[in-house]
Amino acid sequence: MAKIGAMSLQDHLPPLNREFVAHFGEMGSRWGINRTVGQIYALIFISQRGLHADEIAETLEFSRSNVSMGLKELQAWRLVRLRHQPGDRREYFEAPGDVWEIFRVLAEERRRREVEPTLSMLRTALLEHPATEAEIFAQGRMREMHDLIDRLMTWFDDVQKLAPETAKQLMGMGAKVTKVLEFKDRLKGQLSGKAPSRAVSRDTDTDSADQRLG
Amino acid sequence: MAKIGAMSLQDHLPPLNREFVAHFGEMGSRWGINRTVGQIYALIFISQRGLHADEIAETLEFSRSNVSMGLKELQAWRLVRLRHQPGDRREYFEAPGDVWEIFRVLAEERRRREVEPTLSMLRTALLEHPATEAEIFAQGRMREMHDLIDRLMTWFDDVQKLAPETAKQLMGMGAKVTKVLEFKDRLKGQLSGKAPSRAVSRDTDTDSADQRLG
DNA sequence: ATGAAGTTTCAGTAATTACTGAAACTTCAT
DNA sequence: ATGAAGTTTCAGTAATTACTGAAACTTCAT
Repeated sequence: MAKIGAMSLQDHLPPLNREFVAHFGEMGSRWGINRTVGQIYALIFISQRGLHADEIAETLEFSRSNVSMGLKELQAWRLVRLRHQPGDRREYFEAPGDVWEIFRVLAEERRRREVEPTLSMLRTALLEHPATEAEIFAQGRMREMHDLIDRLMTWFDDVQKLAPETAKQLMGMGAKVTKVLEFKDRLKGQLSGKAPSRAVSRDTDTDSADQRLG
Repeated sequence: MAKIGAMSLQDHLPPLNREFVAHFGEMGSRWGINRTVGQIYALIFISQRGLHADEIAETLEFSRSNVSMGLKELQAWRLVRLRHQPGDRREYFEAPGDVWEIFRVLAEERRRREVEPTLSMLRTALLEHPATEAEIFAQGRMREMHDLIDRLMTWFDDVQKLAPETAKQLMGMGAKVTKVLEFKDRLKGQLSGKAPSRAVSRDTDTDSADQRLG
């Protein structure tokens, strides 16, 4: 199968680790990073200690320069952190430990790269004065798109500000949040025109939400 | 600048529309689709009526086959809908109108393509029996990653089930959700061990959340 | 059943992106 | 200030992905 005589890829990684690294390589392209960057990150993520570029190059059998570029990109994504070890000149890289924090950073970066440019294009477009009918319609669509993205981002900002603890709690609640809303509505009874939350109100009452909250 | 004599790109699109289409083309690669697919979608999205493949090819100056492939991909993403017009054999394509629905579909597809494969790889890896210390550590990291993704997905499922109305309401609340949680905690007073939600409790009380809810 | 009007597939090529190795650069101990 | 140990840049090439035009296929009215 693989070439004989030459050491095969990732020779001294145990199978489990090798599997993980390979998967990240394959998924890389779908995630908007390239194969090597994905593998480098995976390797660092599952390593107990920081790794220096030569180790990575050797383990993954990439050229040293490719590793250098990959690490640079991972730093730009804020996914790896550079650290020096006392008495060693080389740069050691490690992945922040808290997966929740990793997710937060990732979401932030993707937003910056994938949605902000569009949002600002839309803002500019909405200032234009449409001339033709086609432009009027198009601008309407752009407004819808802008408003949705804007709302999603504001919401995301807000949730992001929550302490991880609270965010996890919110997450654990899932759809039950609706129940809390209904509950509130009912308690307050002060609704400005609109009918109460139109979630299909099954027979369960708000107490069922409490079980998750406790 | 552009070649003279030949009609320039997207000649009969008004400037606003052309701008939008061009932007989607440029962003395409960041979004994991290619330039032409991005432009085709943009064009359909801001069109008042369904478009057939020839119109698209002509407007965007792509080859007919390229448009065909692009449309196929957009259909795979469930971003465009095929429709026939009475007395016309050609296939007309249009983008669903509700931007909230578009977002939902997009999130669902990205999840299917970008996270499900990883989740299932992780599930498999967690069943293995780690031998070396490196594997034990790696598996621990994988478990953390798995649990986070799993939780996020469950939460997303739950929220997705909400009627758009409710989802928008939830979104409008943003961080205020915390307040509701505190409010509930306080009312119920029945906490199983943990201290109450540790969101920095500013002086505003739950009534401030109500303003948004109404 | 035929052929006109449409769509898709596919092999070849163009364009883009990823990777390498060598050279340039940087940092630091002496 | 020198040179050893490291990192980065960059031009060239390899690999991948996108695009085209021609041919094959499909659908439908007659």
